[in-house]
Amino acid sequence: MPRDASDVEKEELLKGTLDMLILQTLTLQSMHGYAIAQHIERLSGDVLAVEQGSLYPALERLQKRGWLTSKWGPSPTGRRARYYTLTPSGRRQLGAEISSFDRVLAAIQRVLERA
Amino acid sequence: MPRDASDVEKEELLKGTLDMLILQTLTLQSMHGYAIAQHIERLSGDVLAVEQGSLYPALERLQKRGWLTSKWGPSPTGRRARYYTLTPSGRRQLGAEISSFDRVLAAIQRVLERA
DNA sequence: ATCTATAGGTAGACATTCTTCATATACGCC
DNA sequence: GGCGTATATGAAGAATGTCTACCTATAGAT
Repeated sequence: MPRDASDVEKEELLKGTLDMLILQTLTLQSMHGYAIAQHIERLSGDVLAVEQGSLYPALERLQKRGWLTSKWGPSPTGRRARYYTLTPSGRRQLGAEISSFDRVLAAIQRVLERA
Repeated sequence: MPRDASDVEKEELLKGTLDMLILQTLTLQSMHGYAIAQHIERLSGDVLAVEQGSLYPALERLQKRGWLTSKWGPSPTGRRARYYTLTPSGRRQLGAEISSFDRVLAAIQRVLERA
């Protein structure tokens, strides 16, 4: 397995944020899993690595909770791929996750600044 | 178990941030576990809840990694309590955790803004 | 024609970090 | 003496990750 420069410094995900990042990505358009991962990695400036072993279980649980639907379709390269689509309930969930995240983040920063 | 107003809206910790918060708290002074938890909760504006079941295991692993030392001493209320002290290596670790946290955070925010 | 890289997905063992619940003990106050 | 608060321990279980490995399909290079 070749290990190129872009591999070197990826950080681990902050646990609990992957679902939010996936939901957010899907506000843009329906996408298949692989594309979601690439999108997140690219937008993050290649800081975040979305492992397949994290991605696909996450996609499953998001579906199980009714926040995504999925169906098979052809990918741009001709292969079949499972396309995920945000549901209205998923969109509400994203809003909830973002505000909770912001709240927690502000709290953490207060501790870091004032401790 | 009475459930007063300050109970109501505490958020869960962002997994992985507790160690950082503990280390940061101990830059202030040596403290016992219970006081560390209170300090974090208070500084966070009562947004974060530090459960005992998270706190004490965290303190143990921080010691095991050499970032804290501890010894028994009397608490202000007269009871005995275990006082934790940051080691130099713990202070370096804190720096590393903060910069990693900042990096990941910036990455997440790029995804949230630009997706 | 085969090789190899890339795209895309599935599966499972394992690690880490939390939450929840239960238990224990010491002190201070009524 | 009983109650509330302070302080600590431990174990069960969930959630979320990582790592490793495997599988299939297509495209492009040799």
